[in-house]
Amino acid sequence: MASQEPNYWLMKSEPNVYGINHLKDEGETLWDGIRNYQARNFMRSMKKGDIAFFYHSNCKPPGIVGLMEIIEIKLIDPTQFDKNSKYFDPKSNKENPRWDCSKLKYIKTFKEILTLKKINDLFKPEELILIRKGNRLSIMPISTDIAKKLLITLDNI
DNA sequence: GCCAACGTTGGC
DNA sequence: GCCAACGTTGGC
Repeated sequence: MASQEPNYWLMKSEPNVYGINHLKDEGETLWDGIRNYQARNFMRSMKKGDIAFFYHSNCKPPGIVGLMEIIEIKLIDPTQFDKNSKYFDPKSNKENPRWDCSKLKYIKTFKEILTLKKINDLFKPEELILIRKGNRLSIMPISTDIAKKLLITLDNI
């Protein structure tokens, strides 16, 4: 049976909180702490083998820095039950957990960051619906066409 | 610090 | 179900 084509995702994180180098050191990580239903639902719709672009946000410069692979999905987010966590959710319960997350594996760090500025230069405004000012979703799907264009660009810098 | 573009909450 | 008020994200 032929292997299924992966879907592509963009996942944002602040590098001073959890950056590509943290993931590189750990090898894999739980993408926990997501408290937005839309973002959570995107994580639920991932499948093993999907590819995610690691985007550094809230830093200088913001942009895509690396690649990850989704290796597990629908894992219970432990931080929702941790009273010491900033992501603790008193409304969640262990019988019916509200928040789950994916497990990501490090693939690579690109030689250079593909900055938001360059991304904005590469795509037409209507293509940028997923990477644009004001879209604050930290996890977003990326169409195969845009993903391939990003990959070609990233491999040539 | 500003502010645009969202999402969430709660009164009605 | 509407919508005003409020909170958050994140680039600049």
